[in-house]
Amino acid sequence: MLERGFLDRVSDEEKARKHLSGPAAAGYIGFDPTADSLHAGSLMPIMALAHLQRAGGKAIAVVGGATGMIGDPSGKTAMRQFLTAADIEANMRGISRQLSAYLRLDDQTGLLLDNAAWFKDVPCLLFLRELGAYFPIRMMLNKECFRARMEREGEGLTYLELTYMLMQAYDFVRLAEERHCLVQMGGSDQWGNICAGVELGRKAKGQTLFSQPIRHGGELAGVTFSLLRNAAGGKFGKTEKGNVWLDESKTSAYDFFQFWRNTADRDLFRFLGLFTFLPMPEIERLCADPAAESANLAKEILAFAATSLAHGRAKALAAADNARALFGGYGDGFRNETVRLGLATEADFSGSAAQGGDVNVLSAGAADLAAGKLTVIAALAELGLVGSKSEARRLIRQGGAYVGESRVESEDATVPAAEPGADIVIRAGKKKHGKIRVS
RNA sequence: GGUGGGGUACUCAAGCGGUCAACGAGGGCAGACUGUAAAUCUGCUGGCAAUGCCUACGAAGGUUCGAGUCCUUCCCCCACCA
Repeated sequence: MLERGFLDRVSDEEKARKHLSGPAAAGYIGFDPTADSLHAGSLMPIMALAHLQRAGGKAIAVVGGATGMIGDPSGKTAMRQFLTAADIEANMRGISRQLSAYLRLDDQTGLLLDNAAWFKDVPCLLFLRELGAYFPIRMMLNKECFRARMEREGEGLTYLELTYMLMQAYDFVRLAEERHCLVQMGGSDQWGNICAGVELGRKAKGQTLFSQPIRHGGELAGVTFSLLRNAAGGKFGKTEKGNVWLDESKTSAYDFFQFWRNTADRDLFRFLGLFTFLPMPEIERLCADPAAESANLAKEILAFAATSLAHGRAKALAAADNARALFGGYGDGFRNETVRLGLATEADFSGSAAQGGDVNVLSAGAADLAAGKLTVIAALAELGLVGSKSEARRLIRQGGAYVGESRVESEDATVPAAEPGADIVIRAGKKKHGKIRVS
């Protein structure tokens, strides 16, 4: 089931396979509340849980209310900034809401837990006595995640950060005992932390930790996902506008759709497997023909499916409509395919245009436009198509700004007059669009 | 606490007291070419009421006509010693 291209390393394949199949299958992934929204980079673990749940397993998402107070040093070049307890709580709310869009959190097959639940009452001394003894310093320092930090000139590592590993390791053991969850998954940067949990389980087996007997310790297995890079080798989940967030107020449904729509050919097959629930044979069929037309259709399908999951079908449809209006679509293929694949129904297409999937819109009075009061520079900036007015000037100078179909030639250009009710499309580069709605 | 080495823009990194909004590389953006793809070539890459002004080289003061560059104090990081 998880052969969709998720896997990178597995600590013990036999155990992992066993614990992830059958009716008792269960797996967990931790999410630290470092921001109030998850982003596209977190989608891989989320989808892993979602796939697990769909396959009949128990999916456990652990939000790190406790570990978030410490900060994970893995993969970081410097110590993370501290978050206040209030921030963490707010972040956890946002993250939980987003997870619930992907997972059915019914407390049976889908659980959302907070590790503060079991850490908040553990006294410091007990923590040190019971857990600390299981972690030889030499072993810890030899782990890649710490060694990298130690060896790097100008950077260090603190005692605080070392404890992060103990906490995550204990999370795993705890879940094994309480929820019979014997597999932990995570991004490849989590390998060290996950293995620490496996090792802790093995060593503590037959003992007790915080008065709880450890019985399943020897059974733990860890799985990490391959590091997702886009075909260009860059970080996944970034666009010209920055991070792609799951929160609609940070990344609109339209931008989210476009993010997926712009997937490189080389990534297409993999992304369809990772980020949609389409059956593999269908995905293979979609990607069978490398010609432009079918590749673009497949990208539309990917974008639509991914946006539906994050924001709902109505918004995804609206985003698709808007994108097709701006870029031109590819005939009925999209409609036929989505219906065929069960991503949408005929009724979805016959309904009136849904709200929420539009590009950014700025309204302007017809009289002001006629008077030449709105400069193109101001409009670009207001719409968020450029980061500053200076950037807007550069854009115009380089010939990347368009109003309607015509290139803006002068930095002093104004948005032309139009009838009330009209939409003027304004464009920065090829892909960033905004609309000015005339009132 | 002692000694030495550091803190420069998104990241890495250079920077004889003036010519430094700051070399170079990466990243990013734009243009050409294309399929809203990739590869390639070229240009741009602090802000603004823009041939000028403002803000920025860890923080605050000082020297100087002039400081990222010199001095003082402070903060932080690293290495070794204690």
